[in-house]
Amino acid sequence: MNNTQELPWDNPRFRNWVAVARACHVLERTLAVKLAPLDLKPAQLDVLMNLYRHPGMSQHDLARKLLVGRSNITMLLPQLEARGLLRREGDEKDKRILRLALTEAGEALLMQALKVHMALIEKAMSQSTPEQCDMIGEQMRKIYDVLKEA
Amino acid sequence: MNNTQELPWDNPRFRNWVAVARACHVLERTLAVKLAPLDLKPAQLDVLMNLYRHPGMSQHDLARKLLVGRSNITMLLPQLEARGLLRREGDEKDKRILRLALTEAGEALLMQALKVHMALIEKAMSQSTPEQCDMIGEQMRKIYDVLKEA
DNA sequence: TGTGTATTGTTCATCTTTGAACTATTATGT
DNA sequence: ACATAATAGTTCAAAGATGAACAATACACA
Repeated sequence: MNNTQELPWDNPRFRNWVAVARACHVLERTLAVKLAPLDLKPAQLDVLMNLYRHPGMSQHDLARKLLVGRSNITMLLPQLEARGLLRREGDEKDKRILRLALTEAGEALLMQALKVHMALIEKAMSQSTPEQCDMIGEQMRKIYDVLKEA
Repeated sequence: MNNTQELPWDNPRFRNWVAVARACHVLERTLAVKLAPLDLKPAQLDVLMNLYRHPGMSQHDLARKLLVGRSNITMLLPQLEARGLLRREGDEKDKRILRLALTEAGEALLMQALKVHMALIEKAMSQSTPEQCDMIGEQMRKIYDVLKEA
């Protein structure tokens, strides 16, 4: 076996990225636990958040925002719709499109869930100075931009 | 509805963490695509990486390292073992434990996969200065430590 | 020694996620 | 206008991940 290549564990970029991935993983996991009392999963919270910010968006747009397949959205929404958290109504111009929006109940539950989510993120990020925090966000947005078109 | 609470989107910590999560998600997704030619999934690569660094570890230890349930490991390993990438042999002292180790083939495939993984991380992290990169890693390790005991 | 407790790995049912195939609708180009 | 492409959403089968229940083994300690 050819072992002459540099091993990734000696590479700072590699080690540091692994730390990012692990932090993400554990935060997501913790969020799932903390959201359980609201009978909400992280993926569902993502849906509610996006509909709050972009009411009237289509399922296709939502899938792209969430970096997820369209079929996933199709499976996800009926549960939330049945709970009265969101509405789906057909676009009048383009009959293929379903426009999505939160109901009052959906907004109310979202606000509850956001408190939980926010508290968790505060706990995680409060260890960094505001400057560090902004720098992290800035770098991560760059990473997203570079990779999403690859 | 009570809308007096600060909305998370106005909070830098929240917005910046969302960027972290998105970057993680898109990198994982991209990695899955790039690993496909090797017939390897990110989760399987994680297994190989950990066995390379910690040969002889048990399935329980592996599960904890990967932040994953033990049953997940049970489902994951037979595929890799059948492909001759790793060995499972019972511990002599404690007959409950299965000790895991890579085979030659497993190491060889790992090296191939690491090139792919490394290239992707380079592409992502090369936009940050070494100082920024280290700072990110440092903060993320703090986050992991704070959350894993929550 | 013996009895109750903990740990390791497996099994199984359930839930998510995914991608390909499909339908319905709209857009494009000649 | 008409044939062809592209797009939005759905369906379905397959794969992944999860947690509870279980069997085998090891440990604690009276």
